[in-house]
Amino acid sequence: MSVFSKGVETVAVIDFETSGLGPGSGGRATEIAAVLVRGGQIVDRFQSLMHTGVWVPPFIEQLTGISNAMLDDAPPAAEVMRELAQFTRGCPLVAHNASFDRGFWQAEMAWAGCEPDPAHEFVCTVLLARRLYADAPNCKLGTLARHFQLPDSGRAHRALADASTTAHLLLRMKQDVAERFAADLGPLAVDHAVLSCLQRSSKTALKRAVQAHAKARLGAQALLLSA
DNA sequence: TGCCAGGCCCTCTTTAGGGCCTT
Repeated sequence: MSVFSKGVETVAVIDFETSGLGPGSGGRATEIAAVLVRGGQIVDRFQSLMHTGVWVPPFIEQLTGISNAMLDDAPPAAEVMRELAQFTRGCPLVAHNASFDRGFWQAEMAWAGCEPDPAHEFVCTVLLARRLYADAPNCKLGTLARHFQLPDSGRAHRALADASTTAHLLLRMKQDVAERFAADLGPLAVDHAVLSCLQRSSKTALKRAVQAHAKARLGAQALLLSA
């Protein structure tokens, strides 16, 4: 069986709640969630508050509903990140505004002493949404959820709810990409590599990017089958 | 609360400015 016919690609959609806008400015993670997506559906979930000792400003407490008191009883951040690394091992990652989550991911993993996983390549649903949905009012997660009437995943700005909403958005995007580029992709699945290709291409180069990707994938598949 | 940071994209321009998105 070739790698292209397995159809078992699992991606991990993650979301951090934090005390600030970046680890470089003193921000630390307060909660993390990851949902595993495979075969067009969510197949597993991980969520945990995490104790770092950071103080959460009132605005963030109000925004997320995560209080300093809640974090006092949370498990140590390093312990949570090690569990998360195991939970997501071998999976490409997806996040809404991935540069934000990637910064905290790398910082918290490093503080936990976890080795980087080469499979953890990020795809950003904001970049994809800007490519695919020019008619959307904006590309905020909540706006896109309402725009596409995605399933209600619970309180916004909690990690599991936002990760679940992002996962539903990802599934919607895969469906739309498959329909929009059916002639170029043919029987190839819309996998993480396709989305990575799309998010790096300019709006006007979308079709060329998909065609180039499909051509490369078909060439690699032919090589494998002939080996 | 509002826009503190950082990364990315778009536009206009070719180096820089402005906007979006995340907590």
